[in-house]
Amino acid sequence: MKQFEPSDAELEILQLLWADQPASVRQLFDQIQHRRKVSYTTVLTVMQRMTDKGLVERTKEGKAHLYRAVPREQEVQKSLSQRLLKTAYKGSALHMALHALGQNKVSPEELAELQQWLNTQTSTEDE
Amino acid sequence: MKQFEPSDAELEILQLLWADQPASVRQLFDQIQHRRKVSYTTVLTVMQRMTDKGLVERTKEGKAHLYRAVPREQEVQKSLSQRLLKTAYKGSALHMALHALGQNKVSPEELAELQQWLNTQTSTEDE
DNA sequence: TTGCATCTACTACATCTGTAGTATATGTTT
DNA sequence: AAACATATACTACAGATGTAGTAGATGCAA
Repeated sequence: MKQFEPSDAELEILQLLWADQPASVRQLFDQIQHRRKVSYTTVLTVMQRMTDKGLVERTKEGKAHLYRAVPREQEVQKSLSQRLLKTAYKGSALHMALHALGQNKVSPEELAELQQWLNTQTSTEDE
Repeated sequence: MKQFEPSDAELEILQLLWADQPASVRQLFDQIQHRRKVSYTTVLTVMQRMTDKGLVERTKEGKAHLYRAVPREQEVQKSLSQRLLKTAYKGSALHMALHALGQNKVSPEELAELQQWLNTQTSTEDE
């Protein structure tokens, strides 16, 4: 299975696309500009590189291009977390999970979800 | 709090140091060489850069240097997981935790630990 | 003490990444 | 159609990273 490991700038773009696809460079630029100072052509360059890498696809719409993310959000999350799991946690999923959970307040709803997951696991283990 | 975000090669070194400190470049090189083809001076260069960055400290022992990791393993793990949490998971600790747990078999002991953690969380929430 | 083994320092270089400028193409407006 | 706004393509460059070679320092062995 292909691994998608975008850089920071690329991941930022992908996040925007996952939220609202397709999008032009102009639209992406407008959103990013609200957060930090950046040039239009910087965003454009990133998009062009992402196209080359197969991270996004584009179609011509009039004068401009419209871009779509190629990988799904979960795919990228999995690639990146798997990488971290192996390189930083030596494969210890539990430690990584506890670190993730430990650094953010986790809502009761989320705790419930986690409990549910745990239940499915333990019941499977029992049989 | 200082953030430690070592590169891949640097993290590999840190892992070795955390397992067995202090260590000379030679010792580190020997271990790495078993895994992949690499030159002694490559490892040396990485160590020198890590020293400049403050990722390791060294003392002269005879002709060579002995290195020690500066950050503790958990510090680095936290820095890296926090980064991933923010950039890839938009802060959703639960999703990240589930991905970590989902891609490895988690032992019953680990599940129990997780259950324990959950219990502490839910009991705190209740009060 | 002289040479050998080996360690470090320094330099180099390709690739990736973030950044942005310049030139050119293209659609739109008058 | 000419001018204008704007989009893309191409180029450039600095810093980080992974990689490794060369030269010189150093400790030890004969």
